[in-house]
Parts: sequence; C-alpha cells; structure tokens
Amino acid sequence: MMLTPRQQLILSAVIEDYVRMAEPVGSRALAKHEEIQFSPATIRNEMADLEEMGYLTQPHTSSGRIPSQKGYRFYVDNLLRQGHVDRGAGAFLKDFFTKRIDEVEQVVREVSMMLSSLTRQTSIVLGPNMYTEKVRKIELIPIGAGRAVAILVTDAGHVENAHVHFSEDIRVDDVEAIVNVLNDKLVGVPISKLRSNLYAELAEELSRTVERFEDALAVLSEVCQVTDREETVYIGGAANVLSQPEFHDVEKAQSILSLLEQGGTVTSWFPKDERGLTVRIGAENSVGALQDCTVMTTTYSLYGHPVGHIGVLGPTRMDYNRIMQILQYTSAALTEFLTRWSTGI
Amino acid sequence: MMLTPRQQLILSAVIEDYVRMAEPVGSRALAKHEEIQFSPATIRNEMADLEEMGYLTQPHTSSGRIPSQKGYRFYVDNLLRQGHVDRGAGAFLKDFFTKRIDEVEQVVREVSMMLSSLTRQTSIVLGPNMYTEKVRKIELIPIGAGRAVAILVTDAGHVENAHVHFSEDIRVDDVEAIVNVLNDKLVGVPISKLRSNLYAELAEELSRTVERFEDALAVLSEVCQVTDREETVYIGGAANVLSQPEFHDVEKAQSILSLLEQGGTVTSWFPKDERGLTVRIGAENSVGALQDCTVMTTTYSLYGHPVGHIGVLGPTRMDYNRIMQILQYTSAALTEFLTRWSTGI
DNA sequence: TGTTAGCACTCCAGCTCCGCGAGTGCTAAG
DNA sequence: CTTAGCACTCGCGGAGCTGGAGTGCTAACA
Repeated sequence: MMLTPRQQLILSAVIEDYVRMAEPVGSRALAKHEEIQFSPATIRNEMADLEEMGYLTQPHTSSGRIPSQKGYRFYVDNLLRQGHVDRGAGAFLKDFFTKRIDEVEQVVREVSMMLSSLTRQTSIVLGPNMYTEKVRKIELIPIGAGRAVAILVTDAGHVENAHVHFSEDIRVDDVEAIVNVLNDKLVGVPISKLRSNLYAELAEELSRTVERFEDALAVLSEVCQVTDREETVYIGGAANVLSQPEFHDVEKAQSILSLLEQGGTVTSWFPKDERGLTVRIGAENSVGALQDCTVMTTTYSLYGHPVGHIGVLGPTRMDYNRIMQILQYTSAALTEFLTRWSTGI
Repeated sequence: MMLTPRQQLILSAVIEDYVRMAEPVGSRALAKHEEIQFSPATIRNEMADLEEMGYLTQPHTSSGRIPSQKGYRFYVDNLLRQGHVDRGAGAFLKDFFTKRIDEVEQVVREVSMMLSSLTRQTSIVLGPNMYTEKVRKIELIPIGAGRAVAILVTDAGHVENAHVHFSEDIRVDDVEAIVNVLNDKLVGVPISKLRSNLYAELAEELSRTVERFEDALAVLSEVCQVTDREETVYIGGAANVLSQPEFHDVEKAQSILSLLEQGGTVTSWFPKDERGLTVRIGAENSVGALQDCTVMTTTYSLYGHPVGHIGVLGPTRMDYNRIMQILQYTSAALTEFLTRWSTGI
C-alpha cells in the first residue's frame, strides 16, 4: 500500500503542476519535468496505478489527472519539502514586521490584510484573547442618570468596558466602596479566573461592605462578563475567493462568502487546544460549504501560551508549501511582536 | 421636454417591472398591467419616444426596454410614491427595534445585518462619531516599564483608549499631576474641540505644572488623537452582491467586494454635511466600480446633530421605493434609540 | 388627430452537428 | 521493466439552424 519513490515523485509533480495551472495534468506535460526521466507511457502506467489507489482522479476518460483529496493529504503528510519562505514573500514579510506599530489591534488587522495579499487567498485571524493576562485596574465612571461605565485594564494594557445601570439615588461613597472592593480582590487575578470561583466570594464581600448590594452585584456581573467577549475575527481578502477558478461558480462562492460574514461561526474552524500547524483538506472541514476548500491554520503565542490563531482559506488546490511557510513565519513574528509589546519594547 | 402623464405612467411601469424581473420589458407585458389601458402598439410608440429622450434603452433592436440611468433618476425624483414600509418589513423592523440592547456598538452592528437581510442588498453603516459628545473623564493607568494606558470617557459613555510611553523613571506624582491638569481643563469640552485651540493652552499649562514635560506632552497628544479615530464601518451582506444577476459577472462582483473590504474608502461614499436621504445612481457615484450600482444613504442623529450614516448598496436596478422606506424608518428608529440610550433609558 | 390591428423584419437564445486536439489504454517490441 | 505506436475517447469551440419575443411601420378606424 506504500507508494514507491517514483510514484511519490509523480504524485507531487501532478500536484505542483495542478496547483499552478488549475488544469488536469497529462502524462506528456509531466514528462517534460526535469526530475522525471521516464517516457509518457511509463508515467501513464504509474498514474493509472495512482488513480486505482485513490490518489488521483480523472474528470473524464481521456483527460489529464487531478489530485484527489487523499492525494493532497498524502502530499501534505509525506511529500512537502520543508523550506523557507520564497524570496519575494520573505522580503515582504521582513519589511512588514519591521514597521513599528504599537496597537495590538492594529497589528492583528494588518496581519490579516498582509496574509491575504501575500497568499492571494482569504485570511482569517483571531485576535489575541486575554485569558492569561491579569487584572491591572478596575474603574467605575458615572455618566449621570444612574449609569456608569465599568472599565477593566489588564497588565498587558488591554482595555475593556461595559455599561452598568444603578439605582438613581446611589451615593458616591457607595460607588467608591464598590470599586475599592473590586480592585482589592481582583487586581492580579488572571482574566480566565474572573468568572469561576471568585464570584461567590466577592458577592459576599460586597454584601458586607456596600449598602447598595444589588448595584454592586450589577457591576460585578458586568465586569466578569468581560471574560465571555468573543475573540475578534479579522477576515482579509474575502474577495480573493472569486479569483480562484474553482469558485467562478457563483453559488459556491456565495456560500463561502456568507459563511465568512458570520464572524462567529468562523471561530469554530480553528482547532481548539492544538498549537502547531493544522491543515484541513476538503471534507476534513466539517462545514459543508468548505468541501472544496482547504483551511490551514496555526497559532501565535504570548509567554508560551497560544493566545490567537491565524489561518488561510483557499481551494484544495492551494500552494501548500508556500502558504505553510508564510503561516509559520507569520506566527513566529507575531509571537515575537506580542512579547516585545507586552514587555514594553 | 416634460413627460406627459402617460409617459410617466409607462416609465414607472417599465422600471417597476424591470426591478422585479431583471429582464427587458416589452410592450405586451406592459399592456397587461391594470393601470395601463392602451394597446401594445400605443405603448410601443410611447416607449420609442421615451427612448429618444434618453429615459429608456434597448439592449439590442427588438428586445424590450430597460431604464437608463436618466430614467431611474427621473423616477426617483418625480415618480416615487412616498409611502410606508411594506407589511413584512414593517413587522420585522418593529420587532427589531423593540429588542432591548444597550451597547451602542452592538446595535449598530446588528442594524447593519438587519438592513442587509431585509433589503437583500449590501448594507453599510458608519458607527456614530462622538464629535458632539463631551469629555467626562480622563484616566492614565500605568502598566509598568514606562508604559501607561490613557483612557477617555465621554458623557455618553463611549470609551476610547491609547497607549503612552513614558521615560522609565517618571514619578507617580507626575502622572497624577498630568491627569489632574487634563481633567481640569478638558472635562466638559466637546470632542470636536479637543484638537484645535486647546492644545497650545494645555501644553503651556502642563509645562508649568509638570516636571516631566515631554511625557506630559506625549499623553496630551495621544488623548487628542482620539479625535482622529475613523468612524467604524460595518458592512452587512456583502455576499448579497453575488445574488444579483447583474453581478454574475465575476469580475464586476470582485471589484465591488474588494472596494467594500477597504473599509476606509467606503466612508467617502457618504455625502458629507447632508442629512436627508441621498440617492446616487450609477455614474453619479464617483468610484468607477460603482457605475452599475446605486448607493442610497441617510443619516441618524443625536440631539439634532447627524452622528452617523446608514446606507444600502445595490445594482441600479434596485427597489428604490422599498429601500427608501426602510432606510427612513431605520434612521428614525436609530435616532430614537440613541436618544433613549444617551439619556439613560 | 390619436389609437389600434396587422405584418414583415430583427435578433437573441438555445440546439445540434462536426472536427480538432489532448490525452488515454493497450499491445507488442526492445 | 520500459517504451514506441496506435486506435480510441471525450470535451471544447465554432458553424449553422430554428423558434420566439419584440420591434417599427403602415394603414384603417373612431
């Protein structure tokens, strides 16, 4: 069941040609490759075998072969020659990451645009979550008429805010008391712990210290809900799907674009709890509309913990090698940027 | 040069049929309309006249007529019968706006999705700017290593933040002094005024009060830059362009989608300093890719000042009447929501 | 003078037909 | 095991044909 070296050679040649040309590859075209020293007839025989084993398919008798999903999978698992990003992309990436930007959100957004223009595919970037960051300060700023803004700042400098409603006649003392309790108890606590065990303890503390218990509770609950904020999703180059010949069929393109629009669902395309590079080919994506697509993803980290994802969506016929290199480079560079950023230069 | 009532009747019939069917309208089809009591031959004569005057065109001899840009313009200016939103949309909208949401950003985002699903076109919503709001409080929260987060809260409860770099050895006193000066001078000032005349005055004040002048200036400049933040752009239903028959041509669709992706440029499609409803048909849009599109926009307000825009992008063949009603209703409802929101319930 | 029926004409859309070329599988020889 | 040769297959694109929808024009009618 294992492929002979020659079969592997032919399989990767087919895939690489097909990725470039987007058209079925014939034996004659393959014979022109430098590394392939056999006659078309020999290649035909091998291709017939590869087809029988399920690595190639024929759109119709007497046309060239195209890789099947199984073929791509084998290629990604066994034949991909690791390497470095190609020259053009390398320069582009270096250039990109030496630009000095210091808002995280902006960097992430620009990474998404950069990835899409570099790969000419659609990029998906999940902004860094702040689960591992710690509460630095909580503020409560009244804005009149029984309303206030609760603000939470993390040690990395992220700011989240939420609106809180009070009873109309709450006293300034009470507001201060609430803030004090919250800061006493919560500063230094990782965001990921905010919700869980602390809630009960805090509620109890607040009930002792603060007169307006319900109001205090409102604040507490808003603050804790910050944890539940969804990761922000940035999608770059969605229009690129239309430039892929496989999506010239408007129906398909539309179903993919619609999917991309519902930012929420996109999150689920990324494997949870997996940090390395992941390649989902065709039906390996559980979502129906992605049957002809490959989603390649990886993570980026802060202090050794993965905090976000970057990924590229394209047709199964994508340049696996190149995109893989680009993703890995970007992941590393983004990790480095975040580290620099959160330690202050 | 003025159109006779009968010509107007026929023009609007052509437009309404064409909007519905997306196919050239012939004299026979028109003759079946209830309001039109003439024979196809008469209609043909009138249509020939309308074509000569430039309100209709023929894709080719011996096919039905389609409205020209001039035709649409006349229709929008003179023939549109004002009315109310249709039943389905009305119910939908009422339902939508009775949902209780209290984050402005969320409302705006949802309005964008709602508009696109209701009109089956692409919606564009510019989030409310805060120029008319006033500074409520400025905070400066150190997060270690010569860095701090500057936070600005407006009286309406908007929160903006920016990162600031300090000299490593700045003293806590200095930070406090800076914040005090800023709050003294800026609380109550409208955001729109932040930049202009105050900057010089403040710099002078800071130079007197604060030891670390450069640091203070850094904060001041960051805070003032909040003014320049671009309005957030929400785009809903971009995939809908693909369902319009006129954009089955992949090239066109792609150029429009690419445009939509660069959020920034979209801002310029909205007329500055105009508050009512605006309709830009075809070439009236300065952007090349929108030659076959109509962009219909209006504003929403807070305290009588327009603070944001909502709009719908579709093919010139769009249901002007319906979309206009929907936009006007939404604008009013959004204005009302904002008022309620910013006065607290 | 305005309206309408009738008719010849135009042109597109969709169909079939056909030939070309790219590519295959098989066979037999090296 | 490899390769040259050959007959065969099949999609693609162009040519030619047809039906139908729609027009403009003319002549008759109110």
